[in-house]
Amino acid sequence: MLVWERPEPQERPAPVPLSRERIVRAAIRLADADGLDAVSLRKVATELDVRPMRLYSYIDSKDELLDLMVDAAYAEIRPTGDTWREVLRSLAESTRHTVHEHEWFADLLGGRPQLGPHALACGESVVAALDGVGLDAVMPAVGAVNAYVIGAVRREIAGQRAERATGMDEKRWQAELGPYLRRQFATGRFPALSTVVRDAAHLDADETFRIGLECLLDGIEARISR
Amino acid sequence: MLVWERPEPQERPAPVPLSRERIVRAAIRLADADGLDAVSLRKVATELDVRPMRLYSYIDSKDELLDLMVDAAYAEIRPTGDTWREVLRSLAESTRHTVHEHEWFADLLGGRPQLGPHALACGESVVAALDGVGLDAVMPAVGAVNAYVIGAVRREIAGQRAERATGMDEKRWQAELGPYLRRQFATGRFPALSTVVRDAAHLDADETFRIGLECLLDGIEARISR
DNA sequence: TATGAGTCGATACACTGTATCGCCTCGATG
DNA sequence: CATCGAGGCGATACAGTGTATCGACTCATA
Repeated sequence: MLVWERPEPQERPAPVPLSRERIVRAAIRLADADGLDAVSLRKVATELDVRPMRLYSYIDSKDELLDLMVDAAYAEIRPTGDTWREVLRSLAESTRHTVHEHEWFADLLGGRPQLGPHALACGESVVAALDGVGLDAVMPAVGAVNAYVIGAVRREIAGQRAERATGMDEKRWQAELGPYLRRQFATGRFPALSTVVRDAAHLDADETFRIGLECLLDGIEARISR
Repeated sequence: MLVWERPEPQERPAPVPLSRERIVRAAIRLADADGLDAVSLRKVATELDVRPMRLYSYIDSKDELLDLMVDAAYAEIRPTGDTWREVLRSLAESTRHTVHEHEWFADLLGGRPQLGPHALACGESVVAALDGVGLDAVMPAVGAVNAYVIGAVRREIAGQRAERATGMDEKRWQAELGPYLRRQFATGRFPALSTVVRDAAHLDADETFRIGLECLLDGIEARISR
């Protein structure tokens, strides 16, 4: 059959150049905009103008995509400082800062072991800065700070979301959830709790985080210099 | 039409008595056995010999079911002790113990604000035991301990799962993931990290958790008695 | 007995992650 | 140069998800 009679091979969209980096960036865009639930392989593929299964040439499963996202976030964590204390504080603040820019990071933190190159590099720079500290004290110290940070930012983000869910601003939050707590407290079943909530100073998120962190660092200091 | 001619109303399965408690117990059974992913409204319904939509008379969404599960887990957390330090330590250990019995609890911890009756009761008993502590110091202290615990148990569970995933026992874990880390370290990009991992004492999970916790408690003590 | 309100849950929908497998391409071989 | 074979890409299909919708059925009332 002559060329003229043969139909053209079906017109294919020009193959979009792809890479793990492009995929991860697309996924992060989606997650930043609409939360982790908005990240589906189909949506990521659409974002890249590609068919979904194409992604499986670059990753084996969605979990691996999430791992890549997490490692990309670790690339933004840059602990600095001259003393071990400054470095650990910086690690904590920097992680928290990254979570504020990528809320989904809080959902993933601590969910799987973080062994990507950027996570390792982050650990390396922290550990390197702790070389004045006794060898056996390094991991417990770093581990404790990381644990604290993970828990603290998760709760902070959870709180933010709850506020947002009840109506976007703090006034509505107090109007929706405040009454629930007030009713609970009114039952008299939580006297100590209600006293504290009513009478204690209400710290903002920055202070709360910082106080807990400094406590932990104080404790670490005591243990190190012992 | 006479009864004899009329067909019986279609035989319905005897209506299974239902309650939030039965639903939550079924969900927890599933989650304990096969992880949080195994909890779907359909599976819970099947477990109870009920059609899925029936559950929506008792809960408004799956998230609410998860909230109920979390609160049920809080019912198992019973902090005790005579001093504020004992109580906070007990809170931490007890939470960790509950996570060991219900791994899925670690996935949920810190993900949403915990305002169920058992969570509040847990908070109440802790706060009540801290009445010797200055009013403004209570929340930061409890918050810091909670944050630490959340992060610590999440990472612990994540590690356990990674081990299990690579082949069920610690030998295989070292055979699978060890080599990856060894290769990474062999690149020379993580000198400090590799030194610590190679030469430092390897603590088990119990000790790691306890050390971080005692550090934090030491720091809190310093702050309280100041 | 006829009618209305109200509830219950089967069905349906839109979406998920990913296994499968047909097709298409391209390189090696007769 | 024709034929065959292997290999990979990605469309299709599948088994599952959470939950909105709405028809059917029940029961109290007129």
